[in-house]
Amino acid sequence: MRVTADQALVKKINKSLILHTIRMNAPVSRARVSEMTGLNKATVSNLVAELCSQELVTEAGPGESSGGRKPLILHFNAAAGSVIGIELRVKQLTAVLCDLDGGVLQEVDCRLEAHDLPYVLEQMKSIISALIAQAPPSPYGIVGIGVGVPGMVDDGVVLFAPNLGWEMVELRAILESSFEVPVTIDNEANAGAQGELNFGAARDVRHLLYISAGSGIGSGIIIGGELYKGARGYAGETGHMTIEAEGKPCSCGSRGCWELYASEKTYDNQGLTLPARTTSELVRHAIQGQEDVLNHFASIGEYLGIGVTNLINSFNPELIVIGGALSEAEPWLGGPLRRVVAERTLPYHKQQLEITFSRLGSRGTVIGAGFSAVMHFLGNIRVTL
Amino acid sequence: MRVTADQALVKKINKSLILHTIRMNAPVSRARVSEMTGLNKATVSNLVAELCSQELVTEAGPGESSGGRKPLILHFNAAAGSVIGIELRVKQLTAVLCDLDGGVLQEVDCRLEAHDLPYVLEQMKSIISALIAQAPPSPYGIVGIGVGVPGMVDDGVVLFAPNLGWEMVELRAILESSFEVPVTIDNEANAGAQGELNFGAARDVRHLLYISAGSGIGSGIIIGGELYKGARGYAGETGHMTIEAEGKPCSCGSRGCWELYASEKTYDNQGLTLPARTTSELVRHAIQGQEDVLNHFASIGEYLGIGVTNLINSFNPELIVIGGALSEAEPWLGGPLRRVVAERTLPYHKQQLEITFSRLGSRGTVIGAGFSAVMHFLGNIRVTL
DNA sequence: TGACTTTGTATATTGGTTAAACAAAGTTTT
DNA sequence: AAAACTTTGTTTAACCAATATACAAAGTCA
Repeated sequence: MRVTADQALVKKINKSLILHTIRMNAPVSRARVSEMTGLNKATVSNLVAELCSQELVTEAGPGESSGGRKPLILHFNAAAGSVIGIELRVKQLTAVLCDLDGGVLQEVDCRLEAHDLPYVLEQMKSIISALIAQAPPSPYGIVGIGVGVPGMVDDGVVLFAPNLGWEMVELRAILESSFEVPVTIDNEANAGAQGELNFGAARDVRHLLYISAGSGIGSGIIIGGELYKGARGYAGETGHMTIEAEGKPCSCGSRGCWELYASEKTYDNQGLTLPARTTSELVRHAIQGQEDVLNHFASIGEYLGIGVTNLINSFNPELIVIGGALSEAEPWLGGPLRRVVAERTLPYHKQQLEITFSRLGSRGTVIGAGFSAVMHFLGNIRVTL
Repeated sequence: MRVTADQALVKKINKSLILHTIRMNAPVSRARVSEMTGLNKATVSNLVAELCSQELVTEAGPGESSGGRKPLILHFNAAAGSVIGIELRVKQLTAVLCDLDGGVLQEVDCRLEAHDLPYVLEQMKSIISALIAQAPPSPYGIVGIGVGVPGMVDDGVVLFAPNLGWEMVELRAILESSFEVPVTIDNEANAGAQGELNFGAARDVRHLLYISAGSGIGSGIIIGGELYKGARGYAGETGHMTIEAEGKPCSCGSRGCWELYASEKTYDNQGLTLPARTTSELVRHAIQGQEDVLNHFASIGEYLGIGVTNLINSFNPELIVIGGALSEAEPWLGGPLRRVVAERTLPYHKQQLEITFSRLGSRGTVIGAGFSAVMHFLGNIRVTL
């Protein structure tokens, strides 16, 4: 939304700039923050003083001199509060207790036996309560809860989550009324993208495409360093991109959807002789050199490459990160995927583009979900011209 | 880029906000601008006074009273300066002289007999000089030149334009040194998107996908009201999206590219018995009911629908505008296109999404190119939180 | 005619950044 | 070791944009 500007806004912008500069570059001195941001030394001093009294920044004594007075070292106080990050999967609920810098303090898992809302909510609430109880004492306590869900999300509402059978669930409102803490709800791929962007394979990337390949395919799109959710929160539903105009019929009503060829959905294809039906088991067989499994992974890799090429042509990202359950199979997918992308992309893309697999692995989504809550707490206001 | 904030920035932001509020809502009074923006009446008065003395805003006497003192009506002064918009096509150069509100004052065409850079530059320069000579006297004169080119552009450089045989042409630098006026270079589809966004079928849309279907297919992507160019300016090269994994080989090195099935490239397909090879001629035959032509347009429409569906799933735009030469064939493409999109998109997309054809027709790109120059002159700074 | 409304301006206040001077605490040179 | 220089961080006064408030101007309505 467009806002008017006044001195209060000026202060907000500069304070946010200083806070995030310290967060990303600690340990730093006031002088270096002044250099890096371009703000006057006096301004930095004043705002740092406020940040210190808010306990978001701490002073950690003198550092090394570089030919003059020793600098006073500043740190971002990641222990000023905690957040809870949650990933809701089809058969499992994972939750972490994190500090404000994405550091995991506690981790809890819980199997889900059903998907009806009351049951899932009960499990979520009990797992959240357990983590809250374990939170270390801190100035702000629990400052937020972030949830990643396998479905489309708009403004805190789960519009549709086919694998859970959910539709129009006001998850944010429900959890906020239970815990009286700000709650952020994100699509699972979007949360994963946030995780990799801030703590994983994609730090400081401006235009990132995170592809979550598991039971389906979803993408988290980062544009200009920020999550792009589209007009109604449906952006990134790339699994239903057609890659075969007259291909297999899909449950979505279309044909030839990408995820029919490049996700775990392929494990149920007819005519296959796979020794298992989950990625982690298949990975074990691949390690032992089972030919059927190797071939199948190669095929998935190639089809992943086709879809990835399409997305590259549309988005021209700096980096692509492959995450989700299938990222476990990187050793067998990576080669074919990169080969197909190299064969099919326009020559200009090849120069700059990098393709990596998730660095946070299965934790990317929970950490990213938690980080959404952190950013909601810290705020991040900027000026674009 | 991230910027620090001070009072000068505050003023810039608010002045820009007021200017664009007047531009988009004229005629308006100071009081209404104050209401609409949320800025204090005094602030509006001060900044409007400056805008008036800069001749960007004019006072047009009293308006109707609504029960009190008559308001003083303000207008955006579109005549404060002029811009030149240029579209470079394979066989043609089109240029317009516009006022600051996209109003076309003069229009010139010129056939291109060759594509070598010196020849094209000569034509461009002579056409620009001719329009400059015709520009009406105004406070600021010619404030910029905007060019739309059929190729990929990054930061004023034409990276690659296959249909012209251009590579790494520093077009902005060349034109700026010739005319000593700011020059903006944009991809043709991006310029078209700007045109439709500001003056055509997509006014005030936040997330727009403009699809330029002609000799190939390119897309202009508007995200959050702004052009998205990607990491290196290659975003929107959607014509090379694969829609048939093992389809026809394409000159780009890939297979099954969208534009092989849904652009004018199909006119040269083997086994076809089309009576012509250009869209405008084929449209004439379609009007007369020629079956072969009708069938072919239907096929193009269907394939357009497949690609459009893919883009919808990725971007979740509010609106899709189909432009380019093929938009002439709307009566025959529109039905099949919309049918395929309805069949293949996820049900949730259908509710909100609109698909339109270009309203500016073949002028969209020139007008959009000119408007890029206008925005460069006026500036547009905003705050995002 | 008088009360009320609406529009736009003038004035004093507030509160942020900034340049410049300064104080403090170090290193380097002589 | 003393003097000169560097670096860091704070203090001070000045500047300036938005704002609330009061006010003036110009209308409507009963």
